[in-house]
Amino acid sequence: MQTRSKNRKEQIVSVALDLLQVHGFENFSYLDIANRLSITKASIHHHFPKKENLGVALCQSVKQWHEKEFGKILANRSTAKTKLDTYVNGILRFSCGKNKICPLSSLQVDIASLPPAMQKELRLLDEHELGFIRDILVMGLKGDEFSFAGDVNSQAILVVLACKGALQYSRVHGDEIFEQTMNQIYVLLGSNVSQKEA
Amino acid sequence: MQTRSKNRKEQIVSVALDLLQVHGFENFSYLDIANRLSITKASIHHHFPKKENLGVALCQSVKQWHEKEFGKILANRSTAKTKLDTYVNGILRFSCGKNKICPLSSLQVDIASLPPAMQKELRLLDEHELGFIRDILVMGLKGDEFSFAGDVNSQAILVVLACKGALQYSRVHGDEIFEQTMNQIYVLLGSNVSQKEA
DNA sequence: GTCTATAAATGGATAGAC
DNA sequence: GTCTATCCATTTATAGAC
Repeated sequence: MQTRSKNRKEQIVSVALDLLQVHGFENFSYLDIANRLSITKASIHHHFPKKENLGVALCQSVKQWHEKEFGKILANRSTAKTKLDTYVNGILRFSCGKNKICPLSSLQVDIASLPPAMQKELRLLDEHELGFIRDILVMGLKGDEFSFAGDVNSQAILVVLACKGALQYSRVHGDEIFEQTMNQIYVLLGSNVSQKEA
Repeated sequence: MQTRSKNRKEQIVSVALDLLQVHGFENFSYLDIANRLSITKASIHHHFPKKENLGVALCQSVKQWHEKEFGKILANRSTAKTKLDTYVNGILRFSCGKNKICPLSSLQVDIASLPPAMQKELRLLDEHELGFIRDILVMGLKGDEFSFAGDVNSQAILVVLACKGALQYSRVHGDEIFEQTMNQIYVLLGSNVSQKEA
């Protein structure tokens, strides 16, 4: 049964990422992954001897995705609003299958139980993401696309929190919450988005 | 060792609430509670036969706290901003011991693993809290304390998300994040808070 | 109400055959 | 790389004595 088992490792990480976003790191087991891939727990231990190893691989996977996507978005010749939109839709694409939240939010809530190596990775990932959003906001201010009071860094934090919180909330209360929150964020950024409606 | 064991039940809920906010519902055990109270697991099963029973009791505990505090805040003859401040400080008092997040946020991330009875309770609690914040915002708008674009409900969602997200985030990145985010929220509500600084 | 003892299931992890 | 088999610790939960 070695159908492309060269990328078994990636398959495992992919399934684990899904489980992370639905159940949280401490709430899925090697057996869950094994069942989905129709292999045994022992096979997973071959690729990732300890769960901590898998956890670090998960962080690195998110990191790679960030670097790729953020780079692409910043390199684009597009407006700041479009960049932010792409991020939001990226979050959606990445996070919003059925019942999924942002993987970093998921790790944050389990922070107290995570091995130090993962805690460190998480901190770096959060900061990287925050810097990315801040860059977009700065660009939007300079180009007169955005206008808001307060300092850029605080506003960037608020935007990130709102996106992730909306995702978390909408899993419990329905998807409308997400759309509604995103619209309100644009309103607060001084970017008139309501005109696009019929 | 029956030192006031009439309220043993409350002691158990109290300890469980603390563990919920630090580790999450699926990430603490009866043994954790037992150790903190210097009793055995079996004693806890006497009060709460299944963990689901304890979970529902946790929700009811939060509900009681909400009803008491929200009622007190709304009954106060105080400005909308003061009411919001009291809520924020209440969240802090309630949530912000070392490494604690909002109990409802904690339950939200575990939603996929929670028994239906708890899911239902959580939904009601969230809606109750959201309505409370919306009431304060409406009051602030009417009294010309607040001024912001977009509709009140969306703004209320955003305020709640930001508070809870900031709590979650500050556990990983330090308490300054919380203060910073709260300040920015007041800025966006059109309530000038920066004047209080020296 | 609390205890000891124990059941039954699950989760992380390892050894060794194929 | 994957499997079977097994180990050990933990967790939820129950039975029954005090």
